[in-house]
Amino acid sequence: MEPLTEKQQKVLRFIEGRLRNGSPPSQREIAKHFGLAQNAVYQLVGYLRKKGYLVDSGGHRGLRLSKEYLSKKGGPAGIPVVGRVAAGEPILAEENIEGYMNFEELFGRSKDTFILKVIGDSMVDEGIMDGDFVVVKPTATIENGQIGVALLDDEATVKRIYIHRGRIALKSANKAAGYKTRYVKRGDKTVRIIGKVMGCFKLL
Amino acid sequence: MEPLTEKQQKVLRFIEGRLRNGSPPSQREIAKHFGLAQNAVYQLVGYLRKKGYLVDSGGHRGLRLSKEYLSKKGGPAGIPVVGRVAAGEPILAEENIEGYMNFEELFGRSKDTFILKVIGDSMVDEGIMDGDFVVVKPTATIENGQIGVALLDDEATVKRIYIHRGRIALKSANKAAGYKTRYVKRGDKTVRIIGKVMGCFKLL
DNA sequence: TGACTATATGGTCAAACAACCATATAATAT
DNA sequence: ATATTATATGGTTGTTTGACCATATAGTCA
Repeated sequence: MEPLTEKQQKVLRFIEGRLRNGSPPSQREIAKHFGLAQNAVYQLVGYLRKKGYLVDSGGHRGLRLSKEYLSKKGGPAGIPVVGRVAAGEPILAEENIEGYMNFEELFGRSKDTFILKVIGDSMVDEGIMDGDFVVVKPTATIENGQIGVALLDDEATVKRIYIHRGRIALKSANKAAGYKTRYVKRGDKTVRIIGKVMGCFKLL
Repeated sequence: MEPLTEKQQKVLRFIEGRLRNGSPPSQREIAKHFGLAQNAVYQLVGYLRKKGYLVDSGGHRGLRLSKEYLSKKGGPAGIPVVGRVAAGEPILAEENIEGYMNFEELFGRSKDTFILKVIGDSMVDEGIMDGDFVVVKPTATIENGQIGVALLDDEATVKRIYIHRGRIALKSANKAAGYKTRYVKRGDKTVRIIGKVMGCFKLL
């Protein structure tokens, strides 16, 4: 991405702040904040768009950060990821921070993403335990062997999903109970793949 | 808080969705979405304001969720948590949504919260596996037996932390390798408790 | 010298916008 | 019966807004 001038950075930072706090500012609001004419802002915003930092959604107050820029900086609400922690330094010193993580982007959040509480230990070998939460993204297709959520007899279950000889196979991962595989006919109305599991989290 | 009518709920949910996706909708956008006149929305929004769900920031596109409502539902960027999934209905139908989860609030995020990548299987029995990420909140104190991060010989380790007879004990949770407990003198300079682990997540 | 980038002002304009008015209907509560 | 609440339409108004035009200056690069 093309580098920004100091002025452009300032304006971008202002817009980011406002986006975090609710909604994007109008050009006139930006102008007022920096003591500029509305048009100066129009130009600056033009550069930010041209350089790929901002996206224009069209209408009034349509300023958004571009996906490129968001992924570059780890999203608007990124939490710092710490690599090696050196003894003397403060933990969040710049040297320790490897990057920023943003849950929304991490889990590939889209409008229809949802969270499901896991019941049972069928995926314990994958580190998904009873009481954990899985982040599910509804999809039409699923890759063979991916962990997904399937609706089986009206009950949502988290399973590894395989397509084997035209049949959908749901596989648990639990050594203790044995790796159970349940085959269900494709098109069978009692099974329906809902989506794939993007991630899992637990609260301690 | 005063309960909402069905219509009011629908409008509120629409506004919430838009707020999540960037910026609040205009009254006309809401009206168009529901096939109403702008004025009908003006009235509905008036009720939502009167009942304390929305706050009016003034100008154009000034709709915001009130603090009351936000704290009630768990934050602005909540992902819907789905309980039982009924067969026929769309997954995100109102009936299925039990609530909303917000990572930032879930993990008790503060300014100094950070993420640490877990190396090794020492906490595998707790469902924290190699490659997972833990969300760490720096704290001065830690409750006995809580999972925390300690700096041991300049290496950050995720362990259950016990205070036993004036000594800090770090305990792994891994049946296969046995539950190792390492005792370190309190005040020993080679150990330093950094904070407690608020949660753990993995990407699949 | 000339082209281009970046920053800046002042002015204009059409569209979008929230607010408000008058009016209507149906349900509920007093 | 009457008042209130909730929902709805159509129309008006004054403001906000993004876009655009003309113009200017200062710096960089060919």
